[in-house]
Amino acid sequence: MKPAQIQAFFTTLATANPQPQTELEFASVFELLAAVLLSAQATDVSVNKATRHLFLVANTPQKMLDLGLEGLEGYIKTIGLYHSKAKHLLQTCQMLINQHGGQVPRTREALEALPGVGRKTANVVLNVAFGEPTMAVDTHIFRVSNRTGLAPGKTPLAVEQALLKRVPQAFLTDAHHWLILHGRYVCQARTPRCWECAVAPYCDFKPKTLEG
DNA sequence: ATCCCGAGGG
DNA sequence: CCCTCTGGAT
Repeated sequence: MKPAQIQAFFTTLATANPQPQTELEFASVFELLAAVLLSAQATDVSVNKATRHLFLVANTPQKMLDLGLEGLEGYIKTIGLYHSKAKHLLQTCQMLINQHGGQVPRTREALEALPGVGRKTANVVLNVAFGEPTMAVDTHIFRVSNRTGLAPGKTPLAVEQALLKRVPQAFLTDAHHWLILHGRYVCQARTPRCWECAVAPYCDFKPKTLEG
């Protein structure tokens, strides 16, 4: 994709989704961190279903710790990878209390030092909670960025850096959601639905046949 | 069967 | 690099 086409690429995606937003439900920075940590390899719908009850009784690190491991697991059992997520979330709560005055830290370094928080989760928190111009690269964004030629890279980090370089900063936050939605519903992993893709004119990928 | 807005450990 | 963790929706 040529740099000159990037503006049109996002303008087209924006037409389909003028105001994309996180589907995760949260009422504080701590809830955001917890929700994103829990969302790995899970749908937002299933995470919301669990956190809706969980945050009612535990919306602070201390209250979360008070639940204990098995108490917390009871709330998130319906989410994938629940055991390691429960363990990591409690360890993170303990670190928030011990090292950050019970608050969610604002730096990438401190965020990534939290158990269960990797680069992707840190980027989401930095962007959504603190307004930093970061780009969280998940499986969808990695695939779409490479396939379309928007921001090619061999690793998620390389794609992240390419996106930061090529996507106008004003688009950055919404671009995250546009790329995810595009990847989930149109530019799918196995069989990209190029025949119904609105941004095909700007895309480097050309399917072998036009049959659908 | 396959996928879902990953992260940690080997 | 690879493997594992995990349940629910489709």
